[in-house]
Amino acid sequence: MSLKHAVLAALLEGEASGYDLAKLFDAAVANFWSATPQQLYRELERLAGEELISARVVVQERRPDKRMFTLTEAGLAELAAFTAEPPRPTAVRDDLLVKIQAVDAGDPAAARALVAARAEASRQKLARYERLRERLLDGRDEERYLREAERVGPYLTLMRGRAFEEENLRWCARVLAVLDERAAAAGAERR
Amino acid sequence: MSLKHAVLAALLEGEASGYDLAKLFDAAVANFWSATPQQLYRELERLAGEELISARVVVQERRPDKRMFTLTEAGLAELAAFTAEPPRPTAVRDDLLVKIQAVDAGDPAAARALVAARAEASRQKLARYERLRERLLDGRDEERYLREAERVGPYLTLMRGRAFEEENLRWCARVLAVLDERAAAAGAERR
DNA sequence: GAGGTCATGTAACAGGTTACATGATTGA
DNA sequence: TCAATCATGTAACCTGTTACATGACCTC
Repeated sequence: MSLKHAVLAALLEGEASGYDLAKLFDAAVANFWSATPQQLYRELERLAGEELISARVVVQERRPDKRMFTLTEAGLAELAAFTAEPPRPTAVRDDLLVKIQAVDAGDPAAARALVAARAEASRQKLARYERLRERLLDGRDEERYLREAERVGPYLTLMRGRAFEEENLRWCARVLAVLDERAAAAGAERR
Repeated sequence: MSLKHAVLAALLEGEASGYDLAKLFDAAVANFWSATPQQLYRELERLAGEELISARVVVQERRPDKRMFTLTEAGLAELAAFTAEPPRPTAVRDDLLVKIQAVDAGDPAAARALVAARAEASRQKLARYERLRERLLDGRDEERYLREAERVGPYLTLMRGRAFEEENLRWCARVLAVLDERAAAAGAERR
């Protein structure tokens, strides 16, 4: 029900094509909402039908034509109303945690490798977030930015994403340590 | 695709009814996998069909009959294999963050209240996690537990859940501070 | 006597995922 | 010349959500 609003919120950044949104959802929006390109194209159709966004076709010569979408007045109003409604509960789905939950009945060595890979992925996400942050701050320090900037929403959600990945990293390190110690203990016992 | 494995992993705790699982998913599993009771009943049907779990009917006198489910050998093997497969990317869907992303175009005062409510919800979740942790540790200290316990999976995922809620709490506090300062600044300007 | 717990389920619908298709352009 | 990027879409399928139904028991 609220991919709808995630898309409207993304369009606050300005006019965008479906393709643009797909990239944005992959990069910046992903820490709080995930969607595939197919979902976005379908949702854009719907939103245009409801006249919450308007579409205009940009004819291009060396690329396929594209449709650029903009928030309408009605879309902006819908989004504003949405910010005041009680949120539905957060849904998390983390496959790796299911694996860790079952690690004792499974393959701890293999799981160890998956956790190490996750840590590396988190490191790269953090680096991306850091670049995004620099771009948002644009030379200002954080305090000044938060006082003066026109929009703080994207910065605040970015902070949440960053904290999430930092926490991920710490957790991965801890899990690796625990698994290693248990593997060593099990090895010693067999001798 | 892996509600399936979340259910199998939950059954590592021992025999359970659909109703038991619904409670478990609401309490302990919720930090990394969410599912409604209806999903669970449907999934249990399927898993029993695949013979990854076995069902036995317990006739009760003063309550409706219930079906208790247990992992089969095949189910355990499926779960073990699953722990070694690469995880699919984490999907997060947090309605509140969508609202905060759009807060500048919306209603900051109303959003502020939603953030405060989220903070309170996090505090309660943390208290529940803490009780769960005490029950798992059962008097032992953490280090000893992690070295000696038969299963560490549930503890490790609980740690992740706890860290998530602590981070949530810190983030909420920060957002409240930022929104308040901006509200004060906007008020001063109007005078 | 009202509301919560135990215990399961059906049906209808909304939302999300996967596979496939197109086809030119640009950079390594 | 190979892969990636730009740009969109259809179709089929799987997953998840919501509303409703049943009915006895227990606690306030």
